[in-house]
Amino acid sequence: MAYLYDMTHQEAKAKLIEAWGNLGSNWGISRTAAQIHALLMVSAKALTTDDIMEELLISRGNASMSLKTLMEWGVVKKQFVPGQRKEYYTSEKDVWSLATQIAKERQRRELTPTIEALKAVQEVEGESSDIKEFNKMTKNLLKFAKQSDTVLSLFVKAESNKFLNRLIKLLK
Amino acid sequence: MAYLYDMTHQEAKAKLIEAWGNLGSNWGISRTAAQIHALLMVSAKALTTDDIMEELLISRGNASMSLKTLMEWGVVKKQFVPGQRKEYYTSEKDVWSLATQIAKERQRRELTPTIEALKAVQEVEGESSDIKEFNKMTKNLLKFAKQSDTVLSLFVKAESNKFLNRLIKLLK
DNA sequence: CTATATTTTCAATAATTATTGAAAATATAG
DNA sequence: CTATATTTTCAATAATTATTGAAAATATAG
Repeated sequence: MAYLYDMTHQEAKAKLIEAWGNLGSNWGISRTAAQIHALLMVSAKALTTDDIMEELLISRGNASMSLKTLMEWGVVKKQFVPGQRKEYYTSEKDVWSLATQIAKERQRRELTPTIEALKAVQEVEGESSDIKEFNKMTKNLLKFAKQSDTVLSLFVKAESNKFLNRLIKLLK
Repeated sequence: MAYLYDMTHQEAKAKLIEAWGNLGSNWGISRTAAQIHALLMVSAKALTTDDIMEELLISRGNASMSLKTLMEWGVVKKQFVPGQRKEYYTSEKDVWSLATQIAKERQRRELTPTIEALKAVQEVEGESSDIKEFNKMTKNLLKFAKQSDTVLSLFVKAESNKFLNRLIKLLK
């Protein structure tokens, strides 16, 4: 497995996995789950739970739970391999649908509940300066949250590449 | 302090603080810090550490540390009040500069290091299918990260309201 | 259906992160 | 400068989250 020129590949892979793990832990996904995601992204073939355990030195339970989370996020899928008893896992490889999928999940998990909460606290009765400030602020926050929601929806619906590319050119 | 009609205000405030705390804990900011931020956002006047401790029932140390974090994020500022020994704190009230500020911080903390890591692992030597897949994937990830970076920069530079409003109209 | 491989669940534990509260540091009044 | 108010730091502790590993559940071969 360890060719001479392969060392660089192994090192680069380790670095990527580390970086992705760090990013993930800033995003509410566990470090291990993010690392599994990175590993699957850069693997040409689908991997089994055992492959993952071996490469990342994690327990079976951890691998199982993390894969479950990643599948809930919609970024990892089981792949059917004929004649094989074990399950094989792969990641979405198209970076744009990956981003779309993540945006969709965040919208569902964060934006939607926040919008609901903001709606619930709109327009409190009263004349004190604190109440006026409260109403002004929650109104603006709701407006902003709704706009973000619209933008995200557009992003999720627009199919991939072309959309943001055009957008970037438009604004440069 | 507790007028009859004020109950609704207190309840609404509590709800907002709770919702913001939840949101914050999905964003790598501590629950308490996010709650302090919410409290300051909807207060007409600047508050002291003691006001905050009393309202949120937290310790002095916690209040001090959380305010420090919020100031690092650039969303809370000290306000000078003449003739007062205590420090007064306020939050940025303009929702758009708030969003801009947060975008800027996330760019600095997450996007920039990720881009650096991706650059470091580009173009590994070798012919195996795994190496080819690795190179393809990291290339696409870097491209995507750079594009995101550009978009965020534009967002941060463009001054508030007008920018996104026009954008939304443009894409609807 | 039985034997075996494989995956999932979950209580126990480890690791990490948040919080307290008091001591130390700093700032201000006089 | 001294006395006092105020803020910050930080070790100890609490709370939360991640991880393990083995038992239970499920799936497949034959």
